[in-house]
Amino acid sequence: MGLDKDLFVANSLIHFYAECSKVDLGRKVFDKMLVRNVVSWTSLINGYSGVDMAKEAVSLFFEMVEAGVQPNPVTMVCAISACAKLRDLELGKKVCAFMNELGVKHNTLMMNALLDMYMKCGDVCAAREIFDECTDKNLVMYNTIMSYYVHHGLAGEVLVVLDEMLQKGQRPDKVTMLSTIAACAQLGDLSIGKSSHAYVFRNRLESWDNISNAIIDMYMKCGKREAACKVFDSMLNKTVVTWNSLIAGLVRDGDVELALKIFGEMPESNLVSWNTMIGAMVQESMFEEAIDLFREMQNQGIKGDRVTMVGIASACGYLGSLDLAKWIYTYIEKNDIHIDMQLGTSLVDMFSRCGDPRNAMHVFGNMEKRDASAWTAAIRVMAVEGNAKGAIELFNEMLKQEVIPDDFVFVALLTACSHGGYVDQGRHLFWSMEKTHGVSPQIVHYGCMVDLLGRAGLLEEAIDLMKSMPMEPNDVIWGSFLAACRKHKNVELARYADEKITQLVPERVGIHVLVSNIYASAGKWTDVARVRLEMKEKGVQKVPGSSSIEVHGLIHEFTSGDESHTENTQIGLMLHEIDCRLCQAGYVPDTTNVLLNIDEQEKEYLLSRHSEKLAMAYGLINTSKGIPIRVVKNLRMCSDCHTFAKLVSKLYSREITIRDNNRYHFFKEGLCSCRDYW
DNA sequence: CTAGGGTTAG
Repeated sequence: MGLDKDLFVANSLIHFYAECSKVDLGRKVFDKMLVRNVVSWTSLINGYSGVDMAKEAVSLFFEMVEAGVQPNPVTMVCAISACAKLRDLELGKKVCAFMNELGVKHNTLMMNALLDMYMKCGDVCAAREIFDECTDKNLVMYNTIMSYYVHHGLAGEVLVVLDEMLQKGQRPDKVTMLSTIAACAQLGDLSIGKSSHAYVFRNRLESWDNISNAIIDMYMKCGKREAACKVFDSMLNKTVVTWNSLIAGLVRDGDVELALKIFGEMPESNLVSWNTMIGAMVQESMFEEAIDLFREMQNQGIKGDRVTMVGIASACGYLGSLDLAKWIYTYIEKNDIHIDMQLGTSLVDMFSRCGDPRNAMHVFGNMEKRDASAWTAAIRVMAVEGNAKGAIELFNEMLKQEVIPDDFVFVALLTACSHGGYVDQGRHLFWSMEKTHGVSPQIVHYGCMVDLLGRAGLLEEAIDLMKSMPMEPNDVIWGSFLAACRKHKNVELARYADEKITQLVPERVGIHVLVSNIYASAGKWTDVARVRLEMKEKGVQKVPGSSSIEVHGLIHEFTSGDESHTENTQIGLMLHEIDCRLCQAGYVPDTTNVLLNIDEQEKEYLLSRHSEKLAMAYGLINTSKGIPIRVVKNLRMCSDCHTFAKLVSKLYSREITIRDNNRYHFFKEGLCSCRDYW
């Protein structure tokens, strides 16, 4: 009798300490006990689980089973939820096996815990099995599975479950509705979204802020801005989430200007608000502005998280600034920001776009898990340097690791083959896409193939492919076909393409410039004049070539023929000096790259003022020997600048990297990494 | 427990 009383007191103490998160004190009591029962063990397991010591909780459970104590349903719930916290599926299955072996009686709470564990550990199938086998489902169980379906992006399943529960006569509560509305947002299902809104209204559930926030989000994602604003205006307790839902919706809508205005006037903002705006800037190609926002965050003492860094890394990649890229990477390490799959992928791309394949592959090598997107990023690292062999090796490695390739992977692969001149392998991959991997080629893949064939000079084969495509070739495809005509100086096919394009997309800028370039390099000045006149009539403006170089942390930007730089005179002198030394080495400017009908001398002058040359000259002046020169250009580099860069790298003993709009060139000792195939 | 995240041809 006395012992029973002592046991009861001790168990109560352990339970009490667990409630107060003082599990250590509970442990002391537990250790001193002479006699323990299942409640003693369970209370302590619960205590550990409650203070995020899930590992200890689970090992205590095993210890208990070892000691021959029969667990009860409460013990099971504690142990299973500890496994859920650890996201450890194997452990969860082990606990489950013990449960079945020991014949613990199933109850609803336990089934809920199991369901929760399987979903948190990512085993949706096992979770579904539990769910289907359970005969007396309660509301919590329905809500649990629905909320996890939402979390895993399986919105369709949410509505299936909703149907089932309505048929069984279960009344949805606010948690049910929250998941339902979120599912409608994911699916863009306005009709169920609207009736959910009505249900919420009838049952007075909208007083719960979360519900109204979800409704705003839903309407925004369904493209119903007005309906969203109506709910927004009617809300009495607007929270940060409410405001964030609104600005995120506006950003998705493309109204970044309004989003920015509201962001500035919001009564309260948090990290999510900043991340939303940074993402908006990236979406609108306002990369400097994205970085500026991040700087502003720093000034206000707000630290970035994973999501911030994804946006910033992406902006940095587009800017091509390696110094910034390195700084970002250091920032992530210093602030202990965990590099998950998405951030990892972003960083791989950032380094690759900044012309640093070594760091890109370093990040890739350190990634904990790699999905198809991650592998694609790595393959793109190979693609931008024209390393087709490396790309194919990575692809094979990826298949070996049983990652299923998607359409993106093939774009990267075919691009790599194209830039590396791997025609046969490219063709083979293209045909194997559907046959071996079940990925049907889309217009982008045909685009890659036209580019691959065109670059290799197989213009007829490219035309044949374009004719046999299941869809109409678009402006981009015609554009790469034209680029191929230019490279291989085929005016006849260019003229044919010109006619087609004029019917197809009269307003595309780059293409018309290309057309006019081809005529110009072949000396067909009447045609040049015609195209240029057409461009002028349609109000088409040529995008000016622009190159930037980073010196001592500052980005200097030059446009073609730019004379506005403060060191313009020195740059001119430098270019003159380079020209002299190059001439001595036998360099002859390739004036076919100039598209105006002017005399040769003027052409030479214009050519010598291409933006990448200005940037290179500036780099030579302002950095010391041994420091590599890194230039980022917005358009494709011309062949003359390519020759120029090769010679400069030799005569000035400088490593030069030029990243143009789709790949980079690494010049060293008179040679280029592309081996002149590009 | 509602808001924010990676990659498509030239």
